[in-house]
Amino acid sequence: MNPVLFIVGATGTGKSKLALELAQRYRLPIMNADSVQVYQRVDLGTAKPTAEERRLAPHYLIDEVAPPKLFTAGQFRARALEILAQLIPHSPVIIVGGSGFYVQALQRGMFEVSEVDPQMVSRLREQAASGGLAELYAELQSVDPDFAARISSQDSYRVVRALALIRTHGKTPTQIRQEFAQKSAQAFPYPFLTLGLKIQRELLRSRLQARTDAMIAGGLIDEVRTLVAEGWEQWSPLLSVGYKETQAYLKGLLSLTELANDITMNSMKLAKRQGTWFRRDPQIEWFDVETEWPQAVARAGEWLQGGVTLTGERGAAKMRQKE
RNA sequence: GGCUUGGUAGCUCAGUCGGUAGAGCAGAGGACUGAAAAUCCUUGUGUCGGCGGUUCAAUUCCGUCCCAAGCCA
Repeated sequence: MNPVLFIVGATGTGKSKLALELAQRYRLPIMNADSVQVYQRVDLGTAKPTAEERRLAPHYLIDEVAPPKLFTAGQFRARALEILAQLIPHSPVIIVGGSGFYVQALQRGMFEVSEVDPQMVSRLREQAASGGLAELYAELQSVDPDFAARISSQDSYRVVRALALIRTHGKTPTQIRQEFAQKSAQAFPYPFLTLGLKIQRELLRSRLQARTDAMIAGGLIDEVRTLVAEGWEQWSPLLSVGYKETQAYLKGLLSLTELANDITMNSMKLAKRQGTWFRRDPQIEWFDVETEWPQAVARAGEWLQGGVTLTGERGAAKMRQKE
C-alpha cells in the first residue's frame, strides 16, 4: 500500500516548501492539515500556497469552505479519509500542516459523537461570556467530576463543549472517552511517517517579521476590509492570527507599526503552542531546517519511494501494526 | 533661566502614612478529542534615576544633581 508522509511543525518553519519540493520530485499530491487554510478568501494572512505553487502539485483541503461556514476537526478527518481513499491506490500522499489537533484527529481518530445543536452552543457561550461561567462549571462538576477536574474552571471553551455534549447525547465527556478507547484500533488505515521541522527561535522571529511585512505589503488590510464589509467579522478565520489584529487596525485601535508588531508577536506565540503540541508526540522524527534540510529530504524520499520495505525497523514495525 | 509633573521588572504603571515592592502585557514552560491560528494553566529580586542628609532603618522624608514631558519667561 502506498505510504503517507506527514510534515508538521510550527508556522514559518518551511513545511510547505519541503512538501512542494518533494511533491515535485516524486509527482505527489499534497493535502493540507492547517485549520485556517481550509477556508476560502483568507489567503494573504494564512500563508496559503500561491496559485503558482498549487499548479506545481495537486493540493487538497485548501479553500474547502466559504464564509460563514465553519470547518471542524471532525469534518477534516472525514474529508481527509475520503480523499485519501481516492488517492492512495495511485500514489503516496504528503500531508502538511501545523494544526496539531487536526493531525491528531486524522492519525488517532475522533470520539464518535454526532453534531451538537449550534444554537444551544451559542446560548451556552453567551451565558459563559456574561458571567455565567462559574455556574456552568459547577453544573459540569456535578455531572462529570472527573472531566471537570481535568480542565480549568476558567476554560470557557471546554466547559461549554462538555455541557453541549451532555445535553445533546446524555453522555459525559468521560463516558465518551471510555467508549472510544475500547474501539480506536483502526484510526488511520495507511502506513505513515511524521517528520517535524524545527527552527531556532531567533531565526523564526526574523522570518516571521519578514513574512508579516510581506503580508501587509501584499494587501492583507484590503483582504480583511472586504470580508468585514460583507459582515464576516465574527467568522472564525477572521479571529485568527493576522486577521484579528488587522480588524483592530481597521477600527483604529492600532497603528500600522503596531499592527506588524502584533501579528509577528502573535505568530511567535502560535508557533510556541504548535511546538508544545508536537513535541509530546514521540513518533515524530525532527529535523532542524537550517542544518538538517538535506537529511529531511532524504528521509522523506526514502519513505515515499521505498514505502515500507526500505524504511527500516521503525517503519516495518509500524507496518506490521497496521496489517 | 523659573515653575509644575514624572523617573519603580524588557514595556505600561500601581504601591510603600519610613521596616528593601506587585499588577497587566511581553518572555519562559505546560495542557489539549468537532471554532484548536481556539481556549486555558504555571512562572515576577528589580542598584524603586545618581549622590548626600535625617533616622535603629530611606524606594518612601529633606537637600542637591541628572534625565523626560508640560507651562511661564
